[in-house]
Amino acid sequence: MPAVDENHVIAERREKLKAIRENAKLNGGVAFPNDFKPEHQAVALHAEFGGFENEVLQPRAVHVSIAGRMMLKRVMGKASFATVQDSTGRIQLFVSKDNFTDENSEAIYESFKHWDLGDIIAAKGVLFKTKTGELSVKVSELRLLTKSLRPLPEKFHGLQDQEVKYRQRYVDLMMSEETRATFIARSKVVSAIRSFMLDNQFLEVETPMLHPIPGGASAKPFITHHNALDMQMYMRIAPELYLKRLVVGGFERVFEVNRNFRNEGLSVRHNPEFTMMEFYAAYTDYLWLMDFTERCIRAAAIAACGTAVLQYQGRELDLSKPFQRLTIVGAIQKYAPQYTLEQLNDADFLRAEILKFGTKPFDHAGLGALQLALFEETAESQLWEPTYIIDYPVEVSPLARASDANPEITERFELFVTGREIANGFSELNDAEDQAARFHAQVKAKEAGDHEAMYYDADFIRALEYGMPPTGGCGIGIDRLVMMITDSASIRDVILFPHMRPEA
RNA sequence: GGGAGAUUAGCUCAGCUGGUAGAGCAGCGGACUCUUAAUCCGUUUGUCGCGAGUUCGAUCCUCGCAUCUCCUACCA
Repeated sequence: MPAVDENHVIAERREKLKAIRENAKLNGGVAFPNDFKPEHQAVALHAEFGGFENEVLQPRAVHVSIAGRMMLKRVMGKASFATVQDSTGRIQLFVSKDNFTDENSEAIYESFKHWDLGDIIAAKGVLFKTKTGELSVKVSELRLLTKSLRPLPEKFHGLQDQEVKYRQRYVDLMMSEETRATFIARSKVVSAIRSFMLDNQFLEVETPMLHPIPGGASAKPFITHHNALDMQMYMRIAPELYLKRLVVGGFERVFEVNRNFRNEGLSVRHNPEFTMMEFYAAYTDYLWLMDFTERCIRAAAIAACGTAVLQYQGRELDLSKPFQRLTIVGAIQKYAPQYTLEQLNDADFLRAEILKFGTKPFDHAGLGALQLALFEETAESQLWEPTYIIDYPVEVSPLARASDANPEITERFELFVTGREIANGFSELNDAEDQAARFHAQVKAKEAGDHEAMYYDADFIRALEYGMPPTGGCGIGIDRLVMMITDSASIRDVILFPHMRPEA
């Protein structure tokens, strides 16, 4: 399908490409050559030679070959400067026909004058420094490798339209050093986490993305259909139940970094597909997990930023200090001290109070669930410094092990940073009969109208019946972690191709 | 789902109380051998998001629609 947004600038460039094709035909060449192999990159050259004075540099005759996108061009009659950008950064070319080795120097220079910003070009030459001290390449060979048909955004202001930045991320990446830095940081975060897990004897695994029964979380799934089996399938909402099957199988430490899909709303904190790192370690519990998760996140921040003391949206965020730990009730008392302990243990009071915030709790919600709801309304958004919230009620934690001391609460935590949930972990429920009973309760809740309640997963129960060692497991939301580490306000800024409505 | 705002040249943006639209960049032509968003001279480019309505006349006022952004809700 031809592009519908043709304009006179593109038309001009198509004419130039046509001439390039014809010229290539005459000379036995091709319009889109692929025989140039750059041997150097911009930033490495600056690092290695940027410190030399020209009097030292030029006599050394450092020959280099580079390639990249032409971002700026300044023609001054018989000599020109051009700025080329490769994957590492930018370097300036000094182009004069006097320096060309090819005998057609006049023709090459004339064609160069008509090349456009955005074209991919290649150059060979020697390094020198200009009068103003900028490291540059005195070009002896110059080639056009790829003609660009579409004009770049305005060279000074760059791409400003947020919609285009998301839809045409390739243009955003060309134009914005900041966007490139964000996704480089994301890559560093993911590889740091992977290294951290491998260093701690975890095995990286891949479990199904297509589930016959959605499980492992409370969320609405995407539904799809398998033609050959003529069956409904679900895009996974969490890998949890499969990872625990692996622990049953004897892989005592496993982790998976991959996508989850949830058929829910979009916001600056939610994308329909998002990345989780979920891990399980046999013979550990939620206390061990909190310590481990904390170290993992700190390592990721240091890998990406060089420090664990960050700035987020203009406010300091210190990941170097030990993360705080508060119970749900303790967090309410700290951040909403207007409530008395008596009120916080009064289900009727809580129910009325939560209604004031415009949220209607389920009729079957118990004291713990009501306390949690009030926590979410009053305290959650204030948890700027990393804080583990613990003592989640059993009724909202159908996969977590109950506390040995108090059967109403679980050995579970959620980690909040900058007012957002970043991680969720718990000592796993490994009592198959208890798990079966909890699934039955979920099925009942579903029948009672709770659409996000879980399904009964008979194979998972069968797996637990073989015996799963006592285990701790946790999931870390990678996108939100990267938001935090890269000082990004929206989840869309840390996802290369965020979900968008189709173009009109 | 609810609310607020945005949409003007390829890009970045102006456009007064309603009288059919401008600048800079990019493009095209020219000058220029150390520029840095190069500079200087000349010059091309518009379904003013889409569709109705009010009006002699709508980029501007009204209504509807589309997309995006932010807030809010469900949620991680």
